[in-house]
Amino acid sequence: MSRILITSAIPYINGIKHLGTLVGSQLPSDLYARYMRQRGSEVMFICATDEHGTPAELAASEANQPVAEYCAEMHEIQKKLGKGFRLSFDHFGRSSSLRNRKLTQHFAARLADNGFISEVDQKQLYSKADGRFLPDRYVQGECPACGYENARGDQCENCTKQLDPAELINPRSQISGSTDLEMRDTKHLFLRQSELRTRLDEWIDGKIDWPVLTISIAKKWLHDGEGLQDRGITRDLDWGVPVKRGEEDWPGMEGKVFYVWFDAPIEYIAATAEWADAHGKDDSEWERWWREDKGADGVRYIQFMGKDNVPFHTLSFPATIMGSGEPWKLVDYIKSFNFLQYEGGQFSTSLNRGIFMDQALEILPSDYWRWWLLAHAPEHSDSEFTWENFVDCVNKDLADVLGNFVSRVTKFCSSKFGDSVPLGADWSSRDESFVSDLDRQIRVFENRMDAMEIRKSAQQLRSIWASGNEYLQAAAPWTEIRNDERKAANTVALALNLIRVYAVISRPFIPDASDAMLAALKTSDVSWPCNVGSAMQTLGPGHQFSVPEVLFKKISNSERDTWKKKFSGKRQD
RNA sequence: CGCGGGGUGGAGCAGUCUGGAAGCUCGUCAGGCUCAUAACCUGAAGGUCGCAGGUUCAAAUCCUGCCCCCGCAACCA
Repeated sequence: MSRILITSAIPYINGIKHLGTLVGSQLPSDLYARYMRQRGSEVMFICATDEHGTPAELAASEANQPVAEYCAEMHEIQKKLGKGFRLSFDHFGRSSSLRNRKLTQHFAARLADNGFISEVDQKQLYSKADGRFLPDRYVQGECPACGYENARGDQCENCTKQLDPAELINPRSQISGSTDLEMRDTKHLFLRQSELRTRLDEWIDGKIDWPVLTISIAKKWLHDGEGLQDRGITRDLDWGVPVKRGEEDWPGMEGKVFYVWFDAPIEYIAATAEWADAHGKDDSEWERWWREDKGADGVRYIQFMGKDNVPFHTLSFPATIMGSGEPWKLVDYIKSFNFLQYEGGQFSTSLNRGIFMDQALEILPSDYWRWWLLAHAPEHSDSEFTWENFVDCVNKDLADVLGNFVSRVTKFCSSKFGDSVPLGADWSSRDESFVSDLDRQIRVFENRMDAMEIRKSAQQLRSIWASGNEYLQAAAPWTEIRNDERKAANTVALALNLIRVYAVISRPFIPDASDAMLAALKTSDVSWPCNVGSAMQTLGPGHQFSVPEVLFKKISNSERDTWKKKFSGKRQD
């Protein structure tokens, strides 16, 4: 049995995520995890909240909460929303966990032992009013080049010039607005990625089957300009993993924490350890997923993420693992996504533009979102959510094609033969050819799912749904029944079995509807239709069923217009 | 010359690596069916494949130049 380790990029703790975040990693990874489980693989599916960093501190202070409390609360909210979207994580961890703290400190020690950490003296702006060092982005002032008033310390948004915070005229803290700033000396640890450049380059070169998007971003960072640069992995903050060299203090680094992008990917490992802890398992249970010397050599590890995360997963995190000199599992395949646009622009957390996870679930069941988002996953370029497209697609695919098929079959059978699978004649040649065609179509579907071609998988699944309607139209049991009742009974029996097959193969996309279909058919048999011929006879004559409620209610134009207006810019709770 | 992705009937996409009759879904129009969520099935109309050159018997696909859209650009995460 194959073993698959799947991680989704971990969402930042700060606030409720929008649909773009969902479709960029959590949802497609869930699709794949569910599919692989159904196909019989042993799956470990991990996600977590990324809790450290300045934005979390600021959000907490805005909410008048201690940052730890704020994060704990937001973690529970994100966890609940994940459940709402039926994300089937084996564990949804926290980067602020003790496990991650220990592991992050361990990696830092190993990297230092192996000479991959350097200490660098820097000068950085300190805000006395805020009592903190200011990240470049949190310094505002007048651009020395164009005079723009609100240029940021890293770059002027007006003229795009790259800046050093020291260059700004009349710099002020973006946090408090205070102008009482001074340059202070501070020392930071740098991960010497440049030393690992050749190894990383060769490693990436071996990944010939990775998506263009993943490779091109990694190569750009490796080769652009001076090549891969060393990266600061510590910050002057309170909230984070304290800088330690393993268990030991790190002289000169007192009061500093590791930068979130150092500890966040390590949380993939730590969260698996958290999973073991939560289930009372010992360390070997999680190590067999991550340590090649402890059983992980047979594991295939797949990461899902948005394109903004690619550099950290193709370079920084692998550098951390390679530099440790320990046999940790490196990623085998990275599935990366472009961004989802909203009605001609970007989703915006700050402007509350677009649809957020909590709002989405308030207005429609998760399957509606899952289906549309997956069928339109931004795999090859950015894609765009529009209400027209969403409503048309969901009404057509889910309500008309799939939902209506279930409805017409169960209702017809119920009224003509009663609420159990009728005993029919033998399969006709039409039935035989339909089943063999279905077999072929399901094999195509498997190939696309195996390849993580998400849009194409959705397209193929839809086409399989449509073939059921074609079959019914051609067999026309409502006509057959007048001449040959057993022939009609056979068609109906086959169609009822087809509903079960639909429930099984559609399950990774629309788990709730799958449950509803299986419940109506009074079966819990979700075995994958490897042999379609026998799968189509699973429910034998006499097997009871019930006519289900409407599987997918159609969305009206007035609902569509209301929602479009509601989510156009200002969030209204 | 910062980097990458994209530009294919009204909308959204596949096809480009490995040149060989332009395909899918929605929408539109016509027909059929009447079991079903005014649903389903069949058929039709609609594209000089961003622009201009080049290679070739043959170019959406290969080469050169240009235009447009989007994203990224390392201390936001």
